Amino acid sequence: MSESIRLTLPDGRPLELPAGASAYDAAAQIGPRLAKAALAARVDGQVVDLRRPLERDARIEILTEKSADALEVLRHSAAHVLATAVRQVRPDAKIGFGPPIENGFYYDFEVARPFTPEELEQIETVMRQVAAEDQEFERRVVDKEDARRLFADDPLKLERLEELGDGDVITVYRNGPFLDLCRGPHVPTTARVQHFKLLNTAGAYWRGDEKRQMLQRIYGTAWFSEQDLADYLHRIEEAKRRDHRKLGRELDLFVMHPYSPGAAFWTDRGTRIYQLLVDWMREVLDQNDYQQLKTPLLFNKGLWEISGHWGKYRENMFLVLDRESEEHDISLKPMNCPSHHLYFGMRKHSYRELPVRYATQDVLHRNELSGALSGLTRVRQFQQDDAHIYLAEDQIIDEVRRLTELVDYFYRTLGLSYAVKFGTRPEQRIGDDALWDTAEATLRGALEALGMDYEENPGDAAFYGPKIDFHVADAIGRTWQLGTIQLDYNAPDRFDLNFTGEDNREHRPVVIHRAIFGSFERFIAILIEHFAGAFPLWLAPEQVRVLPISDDVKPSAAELARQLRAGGLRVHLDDRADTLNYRIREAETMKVPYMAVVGAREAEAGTVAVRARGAGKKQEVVERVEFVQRLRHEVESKQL
RNA sequence: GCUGGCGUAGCUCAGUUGGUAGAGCAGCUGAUUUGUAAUCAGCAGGUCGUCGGUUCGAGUCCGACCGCCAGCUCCA
Repeated sequence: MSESIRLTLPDGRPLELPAGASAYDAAAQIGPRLAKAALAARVDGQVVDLRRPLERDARIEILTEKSADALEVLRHSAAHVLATAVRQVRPDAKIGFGPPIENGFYYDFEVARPFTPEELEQIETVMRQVAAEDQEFERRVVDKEDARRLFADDPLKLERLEELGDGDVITVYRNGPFLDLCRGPHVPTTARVQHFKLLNTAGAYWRGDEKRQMLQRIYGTAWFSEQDLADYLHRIEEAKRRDHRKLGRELDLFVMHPYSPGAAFWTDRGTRIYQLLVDWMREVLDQNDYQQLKTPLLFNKGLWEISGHWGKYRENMFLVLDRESEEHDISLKPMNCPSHHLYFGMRKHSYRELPVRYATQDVLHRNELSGALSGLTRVRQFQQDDAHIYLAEDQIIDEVRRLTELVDYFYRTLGLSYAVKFGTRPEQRIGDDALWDTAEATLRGALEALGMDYEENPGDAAFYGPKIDFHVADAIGRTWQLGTIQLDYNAPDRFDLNFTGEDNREHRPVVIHRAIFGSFERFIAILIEHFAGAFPLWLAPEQVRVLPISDDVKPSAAELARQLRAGGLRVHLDDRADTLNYRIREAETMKVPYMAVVGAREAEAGTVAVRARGAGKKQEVVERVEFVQRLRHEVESKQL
């Protein structure tokens, strides 16, 4: 009713404008530089178009390039620019969704034939034209009838439209020739979309449903400056350089063969590293009251019926033919949980024993879809550092604290930084709300008691209980979920697990599932990428053993290796001299402790490479000291 | 599994409109003795992922299968 509205700026200052003025007017009031830099605005917490008329009193913040929200707006607008260009190159394209995503944006199209790489370049060129034309993003509110007419040729948009309720405000955005059903907001004009690049195309199911048709998705990235764009593209390159699949081969850690997709051959070097991690884990578990078990690898379907896996999950298991029943009613185990539960149930337990902790590192198999396989991060055969802890409810908080400390110990020792995520009750779950209240409060209590920073992930828990996940960041900022601590109220019921309480009655324990490395395979992959191949060179300088080799001996590489071995060192004669040289330099720049000082000059200078002459070739001789010794050293020095 | 791309020597890659396979590095042999990304010469190494088709002739074209890569779905 009033003729003017009263805005409150972020610093608390008031600003009065005539009703119907826009955030742009507000910015102009504040200063011409702000008006020029303005991209969008946040009004009472909601991000809106700069030119959107303001109708009532509100808190207002002008968003410029410096605001994180503005980047999302830019990327969403970039998606529209992309669609504008695609419509020009392929007028038959039906439009799906085009949201901003982390680091960029995409847009889905339904087209008669997929886009080719050449077309992608062409589309990018057209996008630059669209940007140069400085088309204004116009917002318009329409009713459903209008919208149906406007998108009569876009079946995907119509489908979306019909899902909107009567109360929903339907908005469309137009820039130049392109019209989209879209909630917005957008930057003022297409000219703001300057620093972008189309990256790749891929198929994507309409609405993420594999039963629906597959659309063609175009991915791109967009930034506020050419420098940001260049930095991002550089990060992608860096990731490729650190890829564990590439480094795994170069450093001779593992190889794969088409006859066993999704399973690794670990080389001698790789096996040592694998085994060192296994041994380290076993030692620490010994000190932490774990029982370390080996359990069967094959189980009759009866077990999977109890656990609930024989239903839908069966297709993910490798089934084995039983020649007597002539049925595929045996399976390679895809996880250790049920075998631990069986084992627990095979004998009686007193409350005095609790918590009972079982750890197993058996080989597991999961029949992953062929298209999902990827290096060591998604495999069909792997080992988990798996443990299950059976305890009474009042022991949970203490146990979770112990577990978090254990996870922290392992990650910290390796120099991995991590983020903690707390997954709370999902839509589909078992157990009543009271149970979940208690379970979540218990886990949260443990996190708070430890003073840990954590992020809440609503709805991310397993259906049987809340969980804490540990995400590790690699050297270029990608994060990977490795460790997990999950409360399970379901399994004890299914497996009818009991313990005898102080009252001489049977009680149901709670189970905690936990893993620290996740799978050894994936963990090693992350280590390789995190340390960018300096991985095999982690050795504390004081552990380096110096064996003087006089200059005038000039032995062949093989001979030098023989001498070093005779001197009690583990020696690896490496045939990839150039690669290793490179890695060693990198280790230096990354300030990673390195190793292998051999020869009088090296001892003096503290350099790394070992050069020997053999058969007219330079070769590197690399000493390998047991990884576990280094870990012990780390642990001991930190505990002093 | 789905969509697209890819598969040539141990590795990284060339291979023009279909005309009996090339380079660098690594390897081997010898020469060189110059200390931290590349000394010289010679040699060897490939059923061009597999199978089938078109053709006088296929690494090149077509099909099926296998595998790898990106993404989707999945990761209980």
